[in-house]
Amino acid sequence: MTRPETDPTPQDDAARAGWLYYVAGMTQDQIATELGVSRQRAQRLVSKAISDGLIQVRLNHRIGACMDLEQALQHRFGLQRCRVAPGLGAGADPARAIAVAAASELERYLRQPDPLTIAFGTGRALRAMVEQFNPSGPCPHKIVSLLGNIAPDGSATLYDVISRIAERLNATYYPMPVPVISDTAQEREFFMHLRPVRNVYELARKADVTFVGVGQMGADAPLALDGFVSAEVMAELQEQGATGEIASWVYDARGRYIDSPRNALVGGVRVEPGQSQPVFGVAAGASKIKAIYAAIQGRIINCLVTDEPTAKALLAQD
Amino acid sequence: MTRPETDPTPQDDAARAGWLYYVAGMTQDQIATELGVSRQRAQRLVSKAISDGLIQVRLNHRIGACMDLEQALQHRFGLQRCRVAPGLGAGADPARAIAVAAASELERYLRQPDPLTIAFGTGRALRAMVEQFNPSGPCPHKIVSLLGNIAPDGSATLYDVISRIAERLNATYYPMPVPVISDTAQEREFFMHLRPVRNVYELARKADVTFVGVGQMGADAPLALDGFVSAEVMAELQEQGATGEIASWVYDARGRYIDSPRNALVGGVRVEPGQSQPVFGVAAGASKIKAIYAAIQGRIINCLVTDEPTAKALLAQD
DNA sequence: CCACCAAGCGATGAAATGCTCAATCGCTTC
DNA sequence: GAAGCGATTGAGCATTTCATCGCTTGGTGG
Repeated sequence: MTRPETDPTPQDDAARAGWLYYVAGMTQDQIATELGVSRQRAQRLVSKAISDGLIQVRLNHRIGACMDLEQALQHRFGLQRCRVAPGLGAGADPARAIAVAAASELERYLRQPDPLTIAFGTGRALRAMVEQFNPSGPCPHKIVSLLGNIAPDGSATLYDVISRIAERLNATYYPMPVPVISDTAQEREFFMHLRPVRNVYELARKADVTFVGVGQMGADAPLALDGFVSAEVMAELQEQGATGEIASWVYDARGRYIDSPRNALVGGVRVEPGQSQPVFGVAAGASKIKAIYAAIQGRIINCLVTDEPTAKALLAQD
Repeated sequence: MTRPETDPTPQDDAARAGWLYYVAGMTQDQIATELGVSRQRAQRLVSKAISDGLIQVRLNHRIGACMDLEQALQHRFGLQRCRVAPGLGAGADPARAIAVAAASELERYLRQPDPLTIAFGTGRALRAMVEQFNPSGPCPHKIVSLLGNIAPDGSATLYDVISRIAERLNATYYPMPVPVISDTAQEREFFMHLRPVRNVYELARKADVTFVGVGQMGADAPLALDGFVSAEVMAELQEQGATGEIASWVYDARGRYIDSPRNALVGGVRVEPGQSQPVFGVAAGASKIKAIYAAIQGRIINCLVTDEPTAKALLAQD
């Protein structure tokens, strides 16, 4: 044999210490004894092994991939928070997938002892969220709606979220008794000047935390499906660059609200870009990718709950 | 266990906690706050993540001493490949130590784009290996078992490796539906002449790469522990010079398969000596030294994954 | 040859972790 | 409906780990 032993090498010790610590599960002074060094030195070796990247930890679970995506999204887009739920596979409703994750985000705020104002938009995703969340304990918070609850035909709008939440929480809640979209500017003005409306409006505008769905444009747009926008107006909006919609306010591919007579008729609060309070976008699905991307770019939302395929697609946007 | 329903999260929480702890480097009460649970619960989740094997640790550094041993073993015994993992210290299961190294060898082949046939034996070491490997990307390979999967009591054998691998890879796999050891030569003949069995047999025999464990003889022999061989037969075999066993085929101290009625009843493929395709022996531990040494001498295996103490002991054999 | 500087070392105290135990909760059974 | 049983929980405590500090050592330049 050439050499009976290679020198007690520099970084080898660190690797060995890290191995004994993480794989063998030894305690640091066991390692110290094993290697014949002091405890402190063993501790330094272990920490060196980590900082030098000698030790790689991975999570052998689907959730692991999701959490990697969360970190990537947070970092890439500067989001305050991000949750990625495992995908349900093709064919399933993506809203189901993200409902639980969204609910747990909501619960984080509901658990707070100090009274908060929590504002909600509407939509399938939020509706799925409220089906999933579990009220626990008393609720000192105010539940506020971001948008009107009067549909064009006078019915309560589909996917009304807020009353469901408030009902299950037993909390005071503030719906917004205005048309989702008024017929005329005068009508909108009239409603928006009513004192109770102004009150709710102010509450919602200053909410401590906001949850919204994200709507895409096109024939399958929620706005179109629910009859708020005719096919002609939709086409017109898209010509103007409309890419998505949050609380019925339409924005372009860079997340800037577009300057359209249509937007001027929307009742309720427009979520302003660049807020410091958390604004959660709760949305997933292939058709929504561009709309979500734009909303993030424009800083309309600063927190995101989505599913795995959507997260991957967002990261793949250039 | 596949879970089509993602709604309630049983072990997902453990995964999440483990990720936050090991990957994000959070402290346990930060995790507790994050997940909205008590500090103790967070600690329990993290420890569950470890005990469930959700956390995978890899050493990204070849320790010099181990590399020296690898080279020495390769040179001395003319091995195609050799990997030596650092020892875990006395008392620990050596299979754990070599699992990661073995997994990374396996992954080298799985990454190959062209379809390969990969054959597997059974045993604790291989089982530990499959727990550690990480499937990545699609798998065009064929996963074949070297030996039968029918135990004497009719149950699926302990330490079944192949189904686990295939399950995680989503690859087509070929178990061998014959008894590990038949009661009579006639029974063996019957099984081995079945067409599907012949098919699997031929696949395994010509595998592009093979992974096997190495069993020792004696009271602590895997064959004895799993009830394939009674104490009397074991004693008899040892009198005939039996030193080790690969895929249930028993060989002597020089690695030559012994000519025993017992060997004639083994179902499945006998790994032939002197193959040009790689045959990996994955084994470590003081009790296995002679068996490994013999298998190498007889050229039954031509690649080795073992741990440091075992490697040293092998080199110390005369 | 000495003074100085940098790097590494061990020690101490504070924080974090993991373990045990008693109490509770939920479920089954009588 | 009550009692029993097992699993789960939270609290306290012992252990382990981590960060900061002053000291020693070894090397360098004057």
